[in-house]
Amino acid sequence: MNELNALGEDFHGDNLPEKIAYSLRRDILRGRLNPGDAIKERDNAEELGVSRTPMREAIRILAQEGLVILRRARSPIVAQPSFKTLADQVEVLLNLEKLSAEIACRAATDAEIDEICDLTRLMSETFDGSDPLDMFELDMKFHAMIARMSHNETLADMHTALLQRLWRARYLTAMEKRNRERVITQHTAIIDALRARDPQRAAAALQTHLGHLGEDLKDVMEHDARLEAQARLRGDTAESSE
Amino acid sequence: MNELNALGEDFHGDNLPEKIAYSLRRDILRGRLNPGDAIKERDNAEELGVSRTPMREAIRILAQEGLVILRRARSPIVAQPSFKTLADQVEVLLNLEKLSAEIACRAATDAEIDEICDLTRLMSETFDGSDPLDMFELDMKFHAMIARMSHNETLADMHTALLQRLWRARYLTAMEKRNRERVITQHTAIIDALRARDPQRAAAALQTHLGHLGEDLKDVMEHDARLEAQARLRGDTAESSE
DNA sequence: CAACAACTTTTGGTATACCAAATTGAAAAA
DNA sequence: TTTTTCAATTTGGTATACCAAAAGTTGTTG
Repeated sequence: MNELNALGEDFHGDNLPEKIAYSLRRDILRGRLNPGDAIKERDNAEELGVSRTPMREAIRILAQEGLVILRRARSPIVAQPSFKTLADQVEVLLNLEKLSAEIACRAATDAEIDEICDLTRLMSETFDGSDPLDMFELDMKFHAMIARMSHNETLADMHTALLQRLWRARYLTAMEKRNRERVITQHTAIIDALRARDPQRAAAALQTHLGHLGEDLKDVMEHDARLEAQARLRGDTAESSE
Repeated sequence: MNELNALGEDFHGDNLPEKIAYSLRRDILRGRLNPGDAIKERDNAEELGVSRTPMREAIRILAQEGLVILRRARSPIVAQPSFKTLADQVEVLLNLEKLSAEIACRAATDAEIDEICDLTRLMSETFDGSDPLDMFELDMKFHAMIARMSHNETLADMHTALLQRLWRARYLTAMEKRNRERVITQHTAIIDALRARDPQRAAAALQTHLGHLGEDLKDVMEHDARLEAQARLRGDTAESSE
């Protein structure tokens, strides 16, 4: 009932299911809903003051994004991707982005390159000040932009979808590490390669940039596993504790 | 009313929306529903003897597969991908499959390689006899199997999704051309590379194999464009002008 | 005391009724 | 005759009611 207002505050898609999906997605990615938690369409719909129909659609959207798992005749639950799953996703993301960059080297307009340059400049300014979340949002935009610069919509869509799925993991790694300066440097290297229209160099730059993500992920996963083990010790018998 | 029975005959997913989606998908890919045709959820639901709710979900599934386009406050229409869209999809498909093959060279089990070998043998036997559709189904399985052999589920899922989206185009090209013998040869080359665990060679073999698809697509598209132009001359004011 | 069965409750699946937005066609006025 | 406006119909969006399957619980029996 109270949450409904929160849905209307911002603009996140023009229809109700997408708004609900946005709300749920935020809850999941921010950790308000934990992996293994059940998402009962009746309860959640009531909580947000909407009916079950749009809630159903919202859950399907999230399921297609890989954030929740649908089980036959059971409540959907928040997905708990294994390390391998995340690593696999990173591998595909890396390759899609390399491909994007290679294509972008011949397809991107100069205006687009200027734009992504501005983005990085803005990022380096935001760098040490303010909310790390802002920085992270800019990083997301940077990578999404590379995909869009390929002018291949299919490629850009798939890349964006994957980036979305990795939001939480990437967010955690970004928060954990203090290597933001390195990010700026690497982004600049990527841009330089794009501006030089050098596919090989662009791909290589992306390889080194995203290569770190896999390692960082491992650290975060191990940290998460430790937390989970502690929780289990407290008698929190794992999943859908409800 | 009568179509409902057809839904139950075969097994295509365990729930109603997926069955409906299968039925609609077949209608679209086989050409019973043409690009630009509107899919009114009320009419179609009644025609199949189901209610609007599962029909809605089915339409969403097809939309996510790229077969239909959702418009705000308008009937969804059967997608009419432009040549560039198809070419873009082929480009991504090719790269995903090359990546799959490269990974598969170290990840695939010998049993899997044997399995895909059997598949190709079966294909070469089906080769000149019987229904070209069977041959085509086997070809689909071949490519899907390469993706699965990477043991990267994300990769395999994305590849399969793309393969599905290209079903109609691939089907048309496969029907048009008489180059099935070439397909067998190229498939064999791919398998040889996989068995030799040679990533470069596998990628190269796939490049040549799928490289032809782009060209074939162009032919088919031009043929389609001619047909469409003829239809327009008959006074068939294409509603896709929206 | 334990195990099995039946009943109740919970929950997702489906159908239907109602609503709002948009398009189209008709009618009226310029 | 043409253009503009208004109303009716079409169509997707949302809410709700009903159904069937599955799980948890309780009671009875061995």
